Amino acid sequence: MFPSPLLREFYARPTLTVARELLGMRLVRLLDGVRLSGLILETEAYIGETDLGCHAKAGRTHRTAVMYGPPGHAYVYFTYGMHWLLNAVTEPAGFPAAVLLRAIQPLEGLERISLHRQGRDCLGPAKLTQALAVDGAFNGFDLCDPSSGLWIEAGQPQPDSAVLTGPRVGLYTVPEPWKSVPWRFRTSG
DNA sequence: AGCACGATGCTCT
DNA sequence: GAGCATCGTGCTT
Repeated sequence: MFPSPLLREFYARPTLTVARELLGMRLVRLLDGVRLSGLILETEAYIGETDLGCHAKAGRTHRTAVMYGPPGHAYVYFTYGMHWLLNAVTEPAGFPAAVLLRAIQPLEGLERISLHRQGRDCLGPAKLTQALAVDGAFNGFDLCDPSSGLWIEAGQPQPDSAVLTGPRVGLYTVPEPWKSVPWRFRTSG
């Protein structure tokens, strides 16, 4: 089996579409030649400089530069002094947007994942990166190039009946309407 | 089941 | 110096 990452055209679309369609896809991390993977269960969309919940609200900075680049790349950032969060850059180059990957159901490399997580779940954006050993070294990596060691493949497409939407999580001081727009997607099963 | 809290360090003003 | 796109523990209902 050769890796077959989703194509760049998949990511080069409106961020809400990508966030919705990433549900049920398979996130793969090649670690020491071993596949660790999980089904994507939850995502959030962050869309442009006008979205005051998006890091790009500050414009183009060292931190946000990757979001301004071509779609299909990883935007990985550090937060709360200890956690790495993984995003997939979306929309055509020049427009800063990304989809935050918030939860997976482990599928391959279960023993290794369980070791990384000390037997706990992978339902949370920082839990997911810890499970797959993804950190800042992956920032800017191309998810469409399997030699990066990190990519997303086709998985189990989710029907609309299995998809829930709601407000994004953790944006305590973000003003409305950005705080409450229903840009969080998750599978109900 | 649901809060409250502390850990811990980078980013931008 | 303030503010984080969080997590795990520990305590209360």
